[in-house]
Amino acid sequence: MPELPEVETVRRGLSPHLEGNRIEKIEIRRPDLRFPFPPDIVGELTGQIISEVDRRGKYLLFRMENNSILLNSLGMSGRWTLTGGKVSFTPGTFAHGAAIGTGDGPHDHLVIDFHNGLRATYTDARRFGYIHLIKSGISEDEDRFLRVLGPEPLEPNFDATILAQNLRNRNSPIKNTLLDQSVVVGLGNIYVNEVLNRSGVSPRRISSSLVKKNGKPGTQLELIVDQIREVLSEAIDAGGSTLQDFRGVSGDDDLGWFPVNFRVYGREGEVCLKPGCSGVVRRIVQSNRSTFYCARCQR
DNA sequence: CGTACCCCCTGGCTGC
DNA sequence: TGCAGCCAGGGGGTAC
Repeated sequence: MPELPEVETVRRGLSPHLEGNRIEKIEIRRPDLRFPFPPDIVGELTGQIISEVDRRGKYLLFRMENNSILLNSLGMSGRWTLTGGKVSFTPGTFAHGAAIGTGDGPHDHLVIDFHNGLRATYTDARRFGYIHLIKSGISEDEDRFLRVLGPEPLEPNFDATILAQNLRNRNSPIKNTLLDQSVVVGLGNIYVNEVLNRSGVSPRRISSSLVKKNGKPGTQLELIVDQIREVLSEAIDAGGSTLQDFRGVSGDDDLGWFPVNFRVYGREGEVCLKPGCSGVVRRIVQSNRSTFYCARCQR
């Protein structure tokens, strides 16, 4: 579920509480999520101090002082809850949230207890998420999950030229290609719809048609790059403010689902909210996933 | 290499 | 109220 802004919001919520904190105990409540838990995770991480809570694309990276990394994909329904000490909250909780994870719920699969009494619980009803361990001494470039990722859209090294390179030989619709994390990381099924609407580009457009014959980005591709940055940044800002409101509160499942005003997503049959447009939002299916767009202003 | 499909799993909502 | 059917924010694996 979570796309880049949601994962970033979770990261920001966890980081001040976990960084510098020592892991006293790790408990695994079932053998697997999407994949089996790494067999040596308990031995490898017990006693370690978390030096940084980082993010790459939609992955959370818990960097340890011994340079090993706990990688976590939230899948569709994964979330973290902090309890104990002075805090009790779930950063970036999602709309379909079940009970807050205290470590005893039916979907509380991983529980980490820290030196200072804090407990971090990973909850994931659908179990599409997973936990992966990058051992100390293994380079991130060699890791099977990290090495295939495309550029970070909010970093300076992402621009229309890079994207054009990644799209020039792509023969599938732009909506599908932008969801491919090897092309650019972070976009999911909500924000990709919003980006294309704001850019005025049809989700059905063949990706390579947005690249000029000389390999340079066309005007519409430049717009897409601008809108990727803008949509993701706005959503992060919205998530940040929501998180502040959520701090210290518990049990409200509606908070944390960011108050972004979607112009097309989930709005089939309603009027397109692009300023000046009076089109109607359509829903189509691409690669078995819903696409929302306005055929009037997206070409 | 690129692309198309299938699948993993639970829960919420809608309509009968 | 029960239940079937459909839908959901991701993405790995495999076959072509």
